[in-house]
Amino acid sequence: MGRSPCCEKAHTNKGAWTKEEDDRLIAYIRAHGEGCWRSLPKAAGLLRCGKSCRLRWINYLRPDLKRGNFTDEEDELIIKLHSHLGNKWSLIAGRLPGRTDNEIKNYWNTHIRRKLLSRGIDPTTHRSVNEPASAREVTTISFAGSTTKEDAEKCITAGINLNNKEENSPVFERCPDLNLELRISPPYQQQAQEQLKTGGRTISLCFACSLGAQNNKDCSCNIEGGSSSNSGYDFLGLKTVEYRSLEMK
DNA sequence: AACAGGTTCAACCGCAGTTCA
DNA sequence: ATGAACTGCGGTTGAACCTGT
Repeated sequence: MGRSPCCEKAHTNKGAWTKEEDDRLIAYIRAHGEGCWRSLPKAAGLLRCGKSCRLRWINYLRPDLKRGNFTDEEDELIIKLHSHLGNKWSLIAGRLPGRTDNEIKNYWNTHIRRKLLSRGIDPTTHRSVNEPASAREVTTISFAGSTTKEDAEKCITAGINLNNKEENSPVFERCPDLNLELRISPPYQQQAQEQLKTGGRTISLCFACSLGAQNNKDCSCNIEGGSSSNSGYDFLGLKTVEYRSLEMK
């Protein structure tokens, strides 16, 4: 039943890696390739656990790593990606060739955080720290617990924010069939556009219509003939065409 | 030169999801 | 189907380094 035990922690080194250990690890991976981290330390003659070897290789020894300072372009890209993805460092790193999640995480905590705060921007929410509390309220529509890499990619494309996790955000609805989580907050510096103006007339939209389900049996708003066919209006800060493009799993 | 306080970043830890016997 | 091991991730730690006094 099960597998043989994990690495023998009692007989492994800890702390900073020596030049010799680095050389052994590099030589082994050059000869045999990455993978099978559990058996690697023994095979490479290292007194380290596989986890430690993997971390050392990925964060420091990989030949494709770009060492040195982050450029302004990288800074801005990280800020933009973080505003969409939150602390999904591995996803952010995936969009910055040669940078590791650990490196980006450290850089965020030491440099970018401070940079944003000096600009008067909350690094967690990416909103102005002077913004009224009401404008920072976040409503969560949660369809599933996890955020997959694919979901995150779609959200970047659609401009949807996966960040803004606030502890007391109300969970609006939960549907186990959909692996999609939307977090919706009022648009910055303007009131939520929950109303659609048609020919000088303002029409309130029901939830079904705002999700693009006009003429649906669930529609409860008073648009004659379900005429809310105007595409691209804001629904709580999201363009109709954008959230429609999200693929439901 | 010596010390204290602040900053940086490599490495560790624990958890969650996945894989496999 | 079950449960242990594996893998990858994000949060945290602490030693090394930097800066100001």
